[in-house]
Amino acid sequence: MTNKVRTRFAPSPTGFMHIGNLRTALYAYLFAKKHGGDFILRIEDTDRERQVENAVETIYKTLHLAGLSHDEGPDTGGSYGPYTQSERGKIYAKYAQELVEKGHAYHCFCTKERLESLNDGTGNRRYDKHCLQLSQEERAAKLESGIPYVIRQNIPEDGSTTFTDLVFGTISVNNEELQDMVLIKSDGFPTYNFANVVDDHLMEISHVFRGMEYISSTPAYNLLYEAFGWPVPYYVHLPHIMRDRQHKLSKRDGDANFEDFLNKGFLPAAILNYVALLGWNPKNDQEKFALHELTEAFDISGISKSSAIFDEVKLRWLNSLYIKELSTEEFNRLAAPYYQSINMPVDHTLLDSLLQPRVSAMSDIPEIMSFLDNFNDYDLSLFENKNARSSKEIAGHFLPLIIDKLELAENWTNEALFTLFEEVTEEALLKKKQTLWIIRIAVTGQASTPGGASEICVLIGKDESLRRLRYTLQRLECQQQ
RNA sequence: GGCUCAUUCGUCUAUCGGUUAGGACGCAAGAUUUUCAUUCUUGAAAGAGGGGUUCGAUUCCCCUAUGGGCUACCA
Repeated sequence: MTNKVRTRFAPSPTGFMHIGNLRTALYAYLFAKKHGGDFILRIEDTDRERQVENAVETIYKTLHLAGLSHDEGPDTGGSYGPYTQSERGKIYAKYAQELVEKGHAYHCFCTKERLESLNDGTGNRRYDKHCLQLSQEERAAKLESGIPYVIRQNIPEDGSTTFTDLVFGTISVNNEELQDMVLIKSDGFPTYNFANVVDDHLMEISHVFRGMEYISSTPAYNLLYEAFGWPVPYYVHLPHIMRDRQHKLSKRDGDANFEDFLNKGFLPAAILNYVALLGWNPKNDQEKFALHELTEAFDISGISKSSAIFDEVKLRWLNSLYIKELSTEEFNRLAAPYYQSINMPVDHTLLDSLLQPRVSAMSDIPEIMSFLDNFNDYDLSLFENKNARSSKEIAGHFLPLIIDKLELAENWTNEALFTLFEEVTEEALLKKKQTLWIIRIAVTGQASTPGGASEICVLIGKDESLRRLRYTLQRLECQQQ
């Protein structure tokens, strides 16, 4: 036994990667790396009915994208394998047998019907240790006749069990509250409850990071460790990530999986950064953390006890910070798929430079750029803007002037256009604030745009700019009559 | 129902008995600005309720309320 820090991420391959699981993996990873330890991936696939095709690949992919590389695992190997529980059947059988021999577990032949009849009416269904009373002969006979059975943990009826959690502190429960839980199912596979304890011990896991839903069964695990005479690992139970005060983030809402957020145009590093801060604080005001900085700063004492509500608005803020840091090549690569929804031919390099400082999630791009393809029916009341001191009337007077000048413009660059706008503004005895607002609305029909008036004109080109200005003028005149 | 965990601005959180209860996102107002956006400044915004302990409680204890989790041959 070494004193080395070893943590593990032990997901069951049941589909996509839940954001809460990702955070659990993150913390386990950070803690291991911070202390020069190992981070292990173990696949908990003992529930054959819940297996999902390709789920293991999704786990690999997610971990890879998130940058949480594991030191040992089914794909990378290691000296504590196999790392997939379905391949460890013999190991569990052996240890279950050991427990039976020591009297800490026993065979149970009870039928589903009998188990259900144990319901006491209040929702409780406590196993009554019925099969523990079986004599040696009775048990042998049943085993012989091939009656299906499970192996149950034999939990003492008296006393209490106490464990210490590094986040929640000392937790103690009376043993009478505990059930004789199933260790080996009738299909021969171990339950999570059992496999987990055996594997964590055999793989020499020093710190167990997991969701706090396991707090209530942890005393039973401790009893298992005791029965084997094994040292108990440190427990680090994590509060949940919630959608709102009373609901956990759920798959149904399409916002619970890492992949969902990727699809919404969030960057892996931003998601990881955000999620790290949900339930953990670095004891200072830093909010933006690269993975290596998280590793440096991570400490269990910063983990909070209460669950946190996921706030996509704040994620967007963080994400925009990460987007700004992207190289132009990288930004273009990520934005390109969204450009496909744009029909008007525009220069993508220019688009990149306009969008990168403004976008907070890549998937916003189609919406932000919608004025390119949808222009005709915009609301003319946009010209009525108090802040810009603009009105439809002023627009109606100004537009003809700017159209005349622009028709003669030869140099269609941002700089040239801007000086031209300034000149016309002066001639018209107006303020730039007013005219730039008017021009921008007249060519986009959108209150907020990815760029100022001159930049948008450059983007859509001279012909289209003039077409739109004339069209807007026409609409304004129509309305006035 | 039983057991168990939690509870500071709308949200994430700081505070480890004495603070004008701090920061961030968001929001509002104002300023700057080559226009949108950015940036800057300012503002509104919190200790679930009730008892104790204490010279003094957001902080410690108890009760209540609210919420979460567990109560499976799921993890």
